[in-house]
Amino acid sequence: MPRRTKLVGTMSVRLRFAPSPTGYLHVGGARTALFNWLYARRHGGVFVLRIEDTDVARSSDEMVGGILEGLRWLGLDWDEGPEVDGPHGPYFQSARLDKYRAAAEQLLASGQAVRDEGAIRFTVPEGRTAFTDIVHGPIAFENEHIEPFVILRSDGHPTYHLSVVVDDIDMRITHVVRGDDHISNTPKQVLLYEALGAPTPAFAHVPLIMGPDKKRLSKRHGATSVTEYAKLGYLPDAMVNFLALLGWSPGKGDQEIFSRDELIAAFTLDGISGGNAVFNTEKLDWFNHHYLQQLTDDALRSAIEPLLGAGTPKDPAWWAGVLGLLRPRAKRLTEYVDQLQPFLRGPAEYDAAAVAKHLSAPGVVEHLTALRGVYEATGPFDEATLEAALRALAETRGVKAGTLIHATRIAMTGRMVSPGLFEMLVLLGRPVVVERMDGLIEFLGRG
RNA sequence: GUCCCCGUCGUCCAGAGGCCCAGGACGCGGCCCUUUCAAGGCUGAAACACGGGUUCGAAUCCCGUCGGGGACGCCA
Repeated sequence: MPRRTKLVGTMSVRLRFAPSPTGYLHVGGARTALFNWLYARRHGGVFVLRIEDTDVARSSDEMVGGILEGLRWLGLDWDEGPEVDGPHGPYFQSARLDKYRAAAEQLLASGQAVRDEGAIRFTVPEGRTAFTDIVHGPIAFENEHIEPFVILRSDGHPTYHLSVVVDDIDMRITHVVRGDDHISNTPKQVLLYEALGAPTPAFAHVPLIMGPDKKRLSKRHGATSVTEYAKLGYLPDAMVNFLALLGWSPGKGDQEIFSRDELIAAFTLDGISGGNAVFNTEKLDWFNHHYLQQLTDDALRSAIEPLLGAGTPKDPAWWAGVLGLLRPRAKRLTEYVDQLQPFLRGPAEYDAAAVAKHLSAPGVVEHLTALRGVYEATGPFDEATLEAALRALAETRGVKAGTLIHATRIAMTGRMVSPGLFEMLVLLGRPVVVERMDGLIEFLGRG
């Protein structure tokens, strides 16, 4: 990915996405990462990726890999972090333990923390703690509601509050953009910044993503990780566009489709809305359909081919024809795989409902046999000729054209639905069409 | 239980006192196209949670109620 040029005259902002590798990259995390990334790119700043793996028992290298994979799939590149490193590393908290211990010792020495059964606990001062949230406005907590909290566990590992603050200070983070669920953690952290003598960053707490039942999005709602969406046949551009508009709006205009560059140009933190947002798969599908349409034949083909399995090498003209028919019909990459089947091989079986509905009338076999003859002999083998011939045959045999059309569709695909029949016949070619007519006639004869 | 956040069509958003008998998108209904399914075109239904204020005037400001969500760990 090309590096973007820094905006001249813009104060350098530094943002970070700091996932805990205790799970896959879920869509909520993905959106948080996206907002951080967009803001950093918008202002020519730096996007840091930091892995919060201080909970050794629950963290794993595998999960780290999954998170990086998810971010890469979305196209969210980080300027500092795992694999690229940077001037404020290391970027794994497990490799920064000495920094947290030093900070804890400092607070102990200054009387702002006390030992408690081997752990170190922060002493919450009296008063109230307030901060201004870019999304929510002024927020204040009475300190009496904040319990003295552990900052360093008895095993020497820091707790979340200490490690984030120490790292955000050390990494010069200017804007903390994270989930809403951290609002009530924020006063603790503000207190820590003050105790450590560091300025607080700007905070922007983005509302959570909910399932259709308004409950926090979880496994039982279906796919929740970006990797799963990749497998389901969604395009990264569609996911990015969808996620960007889930809880954020440019405020002006009716535009829904945004390229990455347009998102970067339009993104603002105060455009984030304050309420939770329901993850609406149907809208995601709509975006996906749109971006699928934008793909060139080549791009679409190389996205589909890996899903098709072993060798189906066909020439570009064949792909162009097939994709042309399938494009308006597919919302996900995976749907192409299914809808492509009739173009790759004859029907393995005939859908029972289709047979019952369209092939049960008396005389079908005779009609089909006559039609087979038409397909074999009529030339040239193009849409207009074939359609005219079929309609003429229907006329002479006293049946509706639809009867012959439906029957042919079943012969070609085994199914009740398909792309336009005559376009499909031309792509299949005369020999295949005749062969599949024979197949159905034989099947009906047996039945 | 305590504290915090939020409350506009089913869903996502627009709306920062008069431009709003509330606008866009997804979804849904109808019509057109049509050989099926889509796509596409046209069109329709659909919301300011409730109650008090403030104001000449409130979806927009204030208070309360109700509702939803989140946090209260030696998890992050």
